[in-house]
Amino acid sequence: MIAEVYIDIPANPVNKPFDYRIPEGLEEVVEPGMRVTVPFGRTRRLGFVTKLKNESSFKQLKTIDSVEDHHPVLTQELLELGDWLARTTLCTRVAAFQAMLPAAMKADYKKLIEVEQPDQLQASDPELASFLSKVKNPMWSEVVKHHPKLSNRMKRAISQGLLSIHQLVQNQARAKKVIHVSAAVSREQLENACAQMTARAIRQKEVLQFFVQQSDLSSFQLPLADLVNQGFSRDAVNKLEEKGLLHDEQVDHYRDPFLKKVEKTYPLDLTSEQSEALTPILESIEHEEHRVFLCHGVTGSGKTEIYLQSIQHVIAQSKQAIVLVPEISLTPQMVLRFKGRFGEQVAVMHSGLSRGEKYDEWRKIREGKVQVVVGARSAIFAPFKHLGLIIIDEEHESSYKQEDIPRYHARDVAIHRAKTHQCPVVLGSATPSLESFARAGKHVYTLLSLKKRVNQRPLPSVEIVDLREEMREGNHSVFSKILLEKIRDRLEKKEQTVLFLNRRGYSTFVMCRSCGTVVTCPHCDISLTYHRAQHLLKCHYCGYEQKMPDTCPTCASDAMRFFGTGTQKVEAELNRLLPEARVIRMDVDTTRKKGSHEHLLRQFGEEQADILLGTQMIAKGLDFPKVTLVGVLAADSLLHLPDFRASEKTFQLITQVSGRAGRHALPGEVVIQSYTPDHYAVIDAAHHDYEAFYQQEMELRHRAGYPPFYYLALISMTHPEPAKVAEAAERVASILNNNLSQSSQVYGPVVPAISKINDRYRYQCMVKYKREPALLPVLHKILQHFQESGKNNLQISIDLNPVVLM
DNA sequence: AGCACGCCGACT
DNA sequence: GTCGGCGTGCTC
Repeated sequence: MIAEVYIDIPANPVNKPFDYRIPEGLEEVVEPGMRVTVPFGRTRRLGFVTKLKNESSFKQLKTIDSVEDHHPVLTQELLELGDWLARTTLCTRVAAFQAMLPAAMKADYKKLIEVEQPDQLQASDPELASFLSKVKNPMWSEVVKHHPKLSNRMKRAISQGLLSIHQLVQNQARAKKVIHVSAAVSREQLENACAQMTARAIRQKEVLQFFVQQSDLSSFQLPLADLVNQGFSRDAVNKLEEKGLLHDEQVDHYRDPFLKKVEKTYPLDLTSEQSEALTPILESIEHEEHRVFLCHGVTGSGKTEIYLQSIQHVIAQSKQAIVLVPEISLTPQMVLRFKGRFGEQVAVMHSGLSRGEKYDEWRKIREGKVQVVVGARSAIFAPFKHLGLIIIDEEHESSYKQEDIPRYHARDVAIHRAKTHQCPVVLGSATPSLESFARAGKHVYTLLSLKKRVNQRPLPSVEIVDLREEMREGNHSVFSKILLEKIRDRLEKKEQTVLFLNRRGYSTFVMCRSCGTVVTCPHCDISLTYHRAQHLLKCHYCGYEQKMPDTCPTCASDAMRFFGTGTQKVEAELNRLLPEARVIRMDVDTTRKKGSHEHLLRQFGEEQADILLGTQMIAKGLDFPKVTLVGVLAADSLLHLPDFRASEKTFQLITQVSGRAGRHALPGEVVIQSYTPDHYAVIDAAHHDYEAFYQQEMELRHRAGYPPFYYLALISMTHPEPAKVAEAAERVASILNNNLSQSSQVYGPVVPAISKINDRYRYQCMVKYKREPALLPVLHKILQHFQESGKNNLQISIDLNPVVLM
């Protein structure tokens, strides 16, 4: 038997199957979707078995060393999905596989140094010999790290046969085992044994008495570690096991990141709007029919309850459901809603979990221990075997697009998987992406509308403040008079305020006031960002940092000033203007520690603060009854980014943030501060008018030839020498022009807004197309052509349907 | 991705 | 003459 194996190297030259002989004894074991260790060149690598066959066109086959898995880690469906992913995002097969598996499944490669000829090594290189004899298991990387000069001497010793290298391929995925102790015999027998113990065996008696006291003795078991923690003697337990009175057992342990008790919730009564939306979803589940629903519901319209009841239906059919939620709204509250309804049947997947925790959640899914997974983007690859439903909440969120390889969009993967499983997809949003809403308009998706909030609360009243006018009147503060007044009012009424500051597009850079010099990164074409805590200037692209200069590097004046507004600055301003207000600041700095996110929100929920000031992360999901005022400090900070989706993002953001106010008994108010108060994105958001925004934005996209009217493909290349990239970019543009149909347009090559990152110069080409069968083959050829030959350091990357155009 | 082969320049 | 730089090509 022969296995086709993809070697665990995400690079083009090895992106093809390699044939290996399956050794006798493993013939019945190896299956497609398993990981194996194979000799590759002169190294050993992990590989993915994709196919079994009887013959190979290669004469001299090597043999599989070992099999890493008891069961395939990739189901047949996921293997095919990997193939599709590689094709449609132009990535390698293993890059696709790795994206579908928890990080713990990645192999750890180590090289162990073994001394073959100690005497001869002693003679030829005594220093090396004595060094190696001092270390227990000398690893190549460790030795080279601490003594770089030894590297060449070891290579020489290897070529002389004095040393050899053992390639270790370590599987990081290890299920944590825990020893559980239980009674091996009946209660009476334990009592008898206890009575017969010698007077000296006090510790053993203690343990026996503990077990005898347990009411449910026959099913009672607990971890050995817990026993020891309660003060029982480990030796005594061991003795009792030897005597056959107690029994121990290795139990798979799932690290549960959610140990807290969860209160069970039950299905709520639905409003008529909700039932109308739910019915077609249930029908689709019932009939095992693939459909895509776009659930357009205003904030607070009860979309989650629809999700929950749909899932309930899926579980009742013994099928499984995937729920995708953007990373930033995957908060404990959010997860609790699902755990509350479905309890133990829910697995959670997000970046806050440790490697091991993620692996455990993944195992629960694969082993059928859970029926629901709630997770961020990558949870779309959950290895369920009978998918009954996929839900994507906040469908418009750009975080569903992975920015690095494989550059997939979770929405596309969801629809592809749902087709294979013949099940529905529900896309939910208060502000659907134009792409999805347009598809609903064309009846490709089924539109479900929820126009009312469940508790009949009106949407908050929204006021737009013109910051230019404030400026003219001499108010240079970040707070307009009206907003400040309203905050004061809430302080008096003991109500709460949420202030939202979007930092993107407003990063704090440093500029010289007398000559206008902006301090930029020497490696990247971008201004450095000021970090107050360390008084440093840092580059957000390459990590370069330098001391904050005292004087201007160009004109030597001492008028270096910070520009831009950060949350820290706003907090300082709040403290100055409203010293009595208690403020909680939530941004990357204050939420870095695990659990601090949750902690700050709980503090705010318990009304230990009057004002919650934060960035993106507070735009979603917050639901506090006492919040009656929401302030958007700079609504147009996104509007001027060089991005055709800038208006859409602005509209979405204002709408989401406004939704945080007045969700309960007290009515809500929203103040939007803007320098462009007459922009339709700002006005339509203030009026809660999605349709108006949609119409206007669609017209613009149509005129400019952007999605959803055209698809985009972005080809970016980088090289240390500007002339080399320029040349390559020209070649790429002409290949595209010569091979694509007339209906497609090729733009560029152009230098992007950030022209250099990490000492590499950048160029881009863009393709706009409606239907272009030649696109994938041509792009494939371009990739092949420019990286096959290792083309002197040119890097080329392709992003189909890019979300970020920088 | 590694790793070796191979072909050039600067040293004992 | 040898050591060592990194361009090129292969790995079932």
